[in-house]
Amino acid sequence: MTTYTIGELAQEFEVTTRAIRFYEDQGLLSPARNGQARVYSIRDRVRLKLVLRGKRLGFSLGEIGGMLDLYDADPSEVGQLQYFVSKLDERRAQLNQQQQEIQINLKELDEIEAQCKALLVKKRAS
Amino acid sequence: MTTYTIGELAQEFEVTTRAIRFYEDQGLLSPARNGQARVYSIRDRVRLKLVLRGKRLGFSLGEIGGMLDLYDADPSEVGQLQYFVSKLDERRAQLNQQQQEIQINLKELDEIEAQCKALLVKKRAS
DNA sequence: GCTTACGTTTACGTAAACGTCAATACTATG
DNA sequence: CATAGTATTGACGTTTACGTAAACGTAAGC
Repeated sequence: MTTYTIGELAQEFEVTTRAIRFYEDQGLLSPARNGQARVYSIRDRVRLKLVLRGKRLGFSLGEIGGMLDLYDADPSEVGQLQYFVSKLDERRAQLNQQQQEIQINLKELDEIEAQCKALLVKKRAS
Repeated sequence: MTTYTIGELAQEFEVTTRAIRFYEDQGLLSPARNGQARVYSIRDRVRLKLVLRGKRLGFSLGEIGGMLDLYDADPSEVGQLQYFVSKLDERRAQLNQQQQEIQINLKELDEIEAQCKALLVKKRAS
């Protein structure tokens, strides 16, 4: 049975051991123990991978926890999948929203910059 | 001479008085006093406006402070304007960067959603 | 048996931008 | 004069995701 130490996982996924322990504190992982040392199974590794993917996608650790819990309760069942897809859609909506805000910001930046440049031209003329 | 109370400015710009005092703590504002009450001049109002605009554009209070300081030292001078434009360009680069990251996230979302939906189809078939 | 590497727990620190009291003061008004 | 409304300072609380330090345990290698 393949297992991993905390250091191995930290290296592989390029996170600190502190972070991994923190995820455990937050209930996202629950590795076995050998004495007091943590022993991670393949399943734990998958969970960590999912946690990190969720983070990349911009979900909070709380949201990720919720998704993992459902995944446990209802592994690859239809209800779970549908819920999951709805979460993805939510996130997509957020991202689209952010895109728009950024567009607006860029426009305002352009306007201000234009004003500045106009002033600069005036200065040079005077 | 027109002046404003903290409450008036708070209402006008839809921020809390706490926020305005916080900006003062951070050295972005320095209203006069009538006894212990703050008295804001037109110039203070302009500065507050600039602070809020800077925030909308995504600058930190620290950055905003720096820009205001330069503006004071060198009001509407060429050097100041050029520096300002360079700041705007920096910010524009940041925003473009964010756009790209969001695009990448959206793509990954699409892929995962496609996988989920494929699974759902399979489930329905079985 | 000592060093080195890796692991453990506990707990406080960090950044940003305020929110939320608490206790107090000043001003206007009925 | 009592009350209401607005203001003040000071200080601790909030959120998120860890960083950092202290003090100690454990196992391998020489």
